[in-house]
Amino acid sequence: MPRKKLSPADLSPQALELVAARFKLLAEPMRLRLLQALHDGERNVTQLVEATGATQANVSKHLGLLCDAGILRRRKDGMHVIYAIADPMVFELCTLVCTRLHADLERKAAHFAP
Amino acid sequence: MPRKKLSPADLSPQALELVAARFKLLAEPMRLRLLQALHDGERNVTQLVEATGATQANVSKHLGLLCDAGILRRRKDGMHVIYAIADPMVFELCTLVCTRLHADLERKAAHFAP
DNA sequence: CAACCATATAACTGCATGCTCATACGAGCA
DNA sequence: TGCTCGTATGAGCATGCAGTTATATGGTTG
Repeated sequence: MPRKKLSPADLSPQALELVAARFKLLAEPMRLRLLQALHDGERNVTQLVEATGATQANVSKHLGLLCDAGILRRRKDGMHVIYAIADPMVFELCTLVCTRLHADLERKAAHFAP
Repeated sequence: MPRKKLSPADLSPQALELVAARFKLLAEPMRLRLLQALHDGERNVTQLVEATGATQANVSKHLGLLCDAGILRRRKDGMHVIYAIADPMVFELCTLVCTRLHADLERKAAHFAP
């Protein structure tokens, strides 16, 4: 079976839909804050509500979405539900974007201090 | 000047907004198709309209957004406006996501062929 | 100048979705 | 059994935004 490198260059429109959907999950600040709060270890819903300052309903819904996508994993512990990162790749993505944005901003800022 | 590694773990909510905005740009199939069409080299608007099958107005708007974000760069050539990738990092991001999705789907598919 | 081509823009519509409020579910405990 | 806590879920609202249509802009050619 011939196996080319998986490149964005040869993806069907349907595949692009899936990729776009993945990016869409990361395109919400509140969800990024949840991932951020889970970066150092698992947390239950109440802890995440406190960490983000959002509504419990809102947090729960976002967690559900991230879980369905396989980015988070869910575990029950007595009365609590504990969430954790299931796919650390999201941090690679964030770091890439973050680094690039930081570089861009510094370059632009340099125009004011010649 | 102390310089820690830039990690998603310590980002202000405002910084997360910027990161989310960046992801949002990539969260649209049509924009991914435009990037895909530009992967092998620069193209003018008409060519991109043909490549994507979208409306000229729609293509033009998406190109404008990607340009403002610094992902694309614009160049005038006679009557045409030629767009090109300005930040190849987008392909790194897409490849990461793409590879992961592919692996996930293959793993799930394997459940049907034990 | 007039006609035309390539691109950008403005107004509008429809749909998706984030947020909130209220409520339901389910587990532990009196 | 009844109560409380933790979590999930559904309805409704508001906003954002992709897409279309129509038009403006601007450069080229006759």
